[in-house]
Amino acid sequence: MNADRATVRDVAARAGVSPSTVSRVIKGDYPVAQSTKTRVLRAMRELDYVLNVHARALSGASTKMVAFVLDDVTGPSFAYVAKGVEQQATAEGRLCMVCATNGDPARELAVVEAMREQRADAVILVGGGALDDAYRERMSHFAHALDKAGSRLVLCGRPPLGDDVPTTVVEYDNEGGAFAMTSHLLSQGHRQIALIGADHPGQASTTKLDRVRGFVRAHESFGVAYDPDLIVPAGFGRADGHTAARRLITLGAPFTAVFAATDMVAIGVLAALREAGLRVPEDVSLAGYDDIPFAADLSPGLTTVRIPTEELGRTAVRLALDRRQSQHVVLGTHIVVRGSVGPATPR
Amino acid sequence: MNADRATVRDVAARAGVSPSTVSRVIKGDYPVAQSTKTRVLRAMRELDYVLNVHARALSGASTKMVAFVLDDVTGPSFAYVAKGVEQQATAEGRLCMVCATNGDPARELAVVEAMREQRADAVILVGGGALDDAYRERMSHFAHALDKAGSRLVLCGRPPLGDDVPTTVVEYDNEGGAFAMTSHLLSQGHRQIALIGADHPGQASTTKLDRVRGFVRAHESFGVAYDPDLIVPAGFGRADGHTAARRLITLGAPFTAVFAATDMVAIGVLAALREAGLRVPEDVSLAGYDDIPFAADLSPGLTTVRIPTEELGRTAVRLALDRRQSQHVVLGTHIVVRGSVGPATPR
DNA sequence: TCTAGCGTAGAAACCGATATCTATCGAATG
DNA sequence: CATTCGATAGATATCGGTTTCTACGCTAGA
Repeated sequence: MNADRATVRDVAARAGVSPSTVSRVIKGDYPVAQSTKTRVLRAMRELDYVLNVHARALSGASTKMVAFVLDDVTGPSFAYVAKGVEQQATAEGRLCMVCATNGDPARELAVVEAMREQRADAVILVGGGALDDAYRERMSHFAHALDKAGSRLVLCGRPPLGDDVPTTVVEYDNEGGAFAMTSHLLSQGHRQIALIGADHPGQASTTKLDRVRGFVRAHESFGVAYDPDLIVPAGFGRADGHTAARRLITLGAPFTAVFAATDMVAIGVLAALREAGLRVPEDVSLAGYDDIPFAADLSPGLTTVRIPTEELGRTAVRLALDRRQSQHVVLGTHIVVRGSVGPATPR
Repeated sequence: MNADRATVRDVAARAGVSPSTVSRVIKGDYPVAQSTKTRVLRAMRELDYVLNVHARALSGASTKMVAFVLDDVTGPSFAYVAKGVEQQATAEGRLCMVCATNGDPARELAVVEAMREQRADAVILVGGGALDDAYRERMSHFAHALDKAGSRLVLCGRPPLGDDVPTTVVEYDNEGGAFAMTSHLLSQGHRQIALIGADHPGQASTTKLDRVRGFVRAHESFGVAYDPDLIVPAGFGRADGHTAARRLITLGAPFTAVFAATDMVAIGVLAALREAGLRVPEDVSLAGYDDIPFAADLSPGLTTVRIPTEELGRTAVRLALDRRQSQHVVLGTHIVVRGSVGPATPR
């Protein structure tokens, strides 16, 4: 009743050769007489033979698998990183595993552990990532373990764990993008720019930190003082932006532009502004970050910072599988100007 | 230099027991003295032992893996199906593999073959799917092969292969959604409704077919004749909608409403209407299909058909892993009314 | 003619965990 | 006191390819 798939032994018997020979025909790296090869191939076809990757992996071969670990499969920009990963993995003859952690560090560690069990060729971690020491230490441990096993831990869009930790790091210039966008807003005459999506006091996220840093540096570079009250902590979702913007409006804060820390936040902000009867960009300018596909389809089109998502994913896989290359890469970001930012108008 | 991970044998040696005992401690289904268990666990920790899933799979255990095959990782609604799959797989203690086919049937077959090699517990195919006989036959073959191997082929949002083919089918009521939306438009007084995103003459897609069918049936049910020229073939992307709508406008077609076959198409149509100076919904009403997350954030909000994406994914995994349940499920769809559809106004 | 060398193929060990079959010890039962 | 049973643990075969190591037959060079 149960599954009895054909094995090399079955194929060998049918073709009248030894299992070794069948294996050699499959791999093709050893001379096999043409006539024998033909017989074996026919037997394989007739028996509908399918290789067992577990048996192969057990006898030493690579698993031809890369693992991709992210917060949330539905995150609009992560999907593009995933695409890059999948593409490059396919191009390099690898299959691709995906795990979502839902932002839970404990689950992330469990997932990485599972990937170790799977003997993945590479484990790619995307986005966020906690900053506390216990977590970093455990992650370093994994990096070393994977390295010792001939595998690789890749940090994609998150900061390095330290110089002595064997990882591959693929980042993008988060701070630079924030700097460029803030400069753009300042050059349009805005002097009261609200930044929505900074850190909450308790928890630190490097993504948020870097974006705030770029925001601050641009102000300094323009010799403009910024209002700390306009740097408001918020999550990275639509609802977060909506809530934060509404509170800002209710409080009567004096901003002429909003720099949302993500496009999703910007969408929430946009809704809040609309509800308050404020026009974009006539009354308030709005900028985002990420350049998600729909940024262009909002009205007005969202001026935002483009991050090279697909390339991030592709690079991560490429570097992980070819260790001869540099193992720390920072990809560039640039601003995309659409309609949501205009000259400052006093209110 | 090369990887030497600890094995059960190493752990056994260090704990002063036999490999069998270590294995029993790991599985926990066989009595082991508490003191022995403690020693083994300590040895495992000290050696940083990690189980080898391939060895385990080879000796008969399930691989605890489900595979998820889709067209394009970045498809806005597929991401949600993926989320459902990932969630349910995790809930059932499974890991999740993802492969993109980029709409290439040949690649899809290659991917399914790879999944057979991986001995996945279930292979879930999402979306589209060719309709020609050679393809269907090959897919049926896979279904039988997987079934014989104790695995399962799941068709998610695509039509069954036939009654004698052992598959699990999870669909949603595609035709019903199109019927409901068309009825909604008709009830708003629209009598010239353009349907953008029908089949191109050559290739048939059941998704498109069903949506057209619902469109037609609604007209019949209302006793309204439809203009075949207003049923225009198009792909399911933004650009497809944009191009098709622009051509329709240029030709001076007399529509008062557009039913876009997907929200992405609707977004493209919206852009084309804007470019032509047409207001939505004052001049032209616009409806979509899928209810992607951004549908609510367009202005006006897009009236569209909601499909239960996450549930689709969750159901697919659940049914595949528990074969006692019914193996053909059709989930419901319903329309979501926002601002993009208004009463018909003659032009 | 003898042997070295090449092309080809089989036998057997191995990868790491698990399952089955035995074996031992002590306690309980008749 | 002998026997059986339960709890525990070891030995060994096994899953399905891969990989030496060995060997055979034939041709080419000494």
